[in-house]
Amino acid sequence: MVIDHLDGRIIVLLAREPRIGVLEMSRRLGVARGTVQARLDRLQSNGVIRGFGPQVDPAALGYPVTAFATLQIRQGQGADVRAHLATVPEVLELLTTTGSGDMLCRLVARSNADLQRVIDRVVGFDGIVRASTTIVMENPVPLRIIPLVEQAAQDAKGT
Amino acid sequence: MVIDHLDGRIIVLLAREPRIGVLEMSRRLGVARGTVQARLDRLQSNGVIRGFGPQVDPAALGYPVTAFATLQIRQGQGADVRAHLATVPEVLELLTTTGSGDMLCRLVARSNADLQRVIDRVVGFDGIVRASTTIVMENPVPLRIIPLVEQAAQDAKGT
DNA sequence: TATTCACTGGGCAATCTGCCCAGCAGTACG
DNA sequence: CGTACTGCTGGGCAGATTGCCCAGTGAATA
Repeated sequence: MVIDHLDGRIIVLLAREPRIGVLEMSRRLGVARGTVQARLDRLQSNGVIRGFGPQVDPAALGYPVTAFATLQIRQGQGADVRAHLATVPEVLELLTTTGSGDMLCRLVARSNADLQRVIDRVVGFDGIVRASTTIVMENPVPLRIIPLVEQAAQDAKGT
Repeated sequence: MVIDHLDGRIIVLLAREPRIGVLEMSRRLGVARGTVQARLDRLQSNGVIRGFGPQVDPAALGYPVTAFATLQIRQGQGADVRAHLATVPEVLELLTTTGSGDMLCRLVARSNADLQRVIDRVVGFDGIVRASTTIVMENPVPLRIIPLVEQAAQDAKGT
């Protein structure tokens, strides 16, 4: 998938003002409404834009503690462990990483004390050999995509 | 911030069908439009819902490789390192973690080879003492929030 | 040269939004 | 016990937006 400059501007605009609407976008970008609409459709069917789900802040939900757990999985137990972790609501994300049978797991909890409960639930499963946890303190760069989109649009310029 | 059952249903509905609109939501939830609207406003001003930005897939943008880098920062250089990393588009997220001067950094790259370039750029900064990188292979549980929202709404039930 | 593709600029009906109102129930409080 | 207050309902209204259609144009391509 290649992204051109207009695509980039659409995504950035959308990221900055999500409620903006196709018509207003076309005005801002100086192109026809149909063009913006077609671009958006294409970006979505190409999978560049996955969706527009609400971005929920776990802290505001009462889960201000974030942690990462590195799990070491017993050979062949990967699938079971994934299924297990998928049932834990406090597991926000699960990634398998390099290193034999390693997984990285993003967790939230109601408090540091509550984190113990969450970790117990996470690692209280047979296939997990070892777990080490790191607590997140600050989030200087919250998950972002705009700079990368701009970069990708730049790169495509010379294409 | 406490979330009640209706709030939970609104968020989940919105997460499942982001384009749905307030009117349709009120129909599905069996409440008045004004109620949904008021709840949404409250959720947003409370910070529970941060926004509705597009969810962009870095892989579809041409960055299929994801990695995590653990950085060890020299005492007192934290702010500089943050500023430095914020300028790197491939840095999608930056977290400070327990452990003196440790940061966790989410990266993407165009390829495994390109990852080297990204890492060089990331760690090519004075305040960074040491870095270790883990490449992500699979993502069995993509970043999700619905189970947690349901959990939070459940918990509030008895309140 | 003929064809295809993306974009433009316009129009249309249907829908939704933002905003307003009065009424009503439950609750906290004087 | 009465009185405010809050949140929800159900309705209405004008204005804006959406989804969808069309013909024309320019550029790249076969």
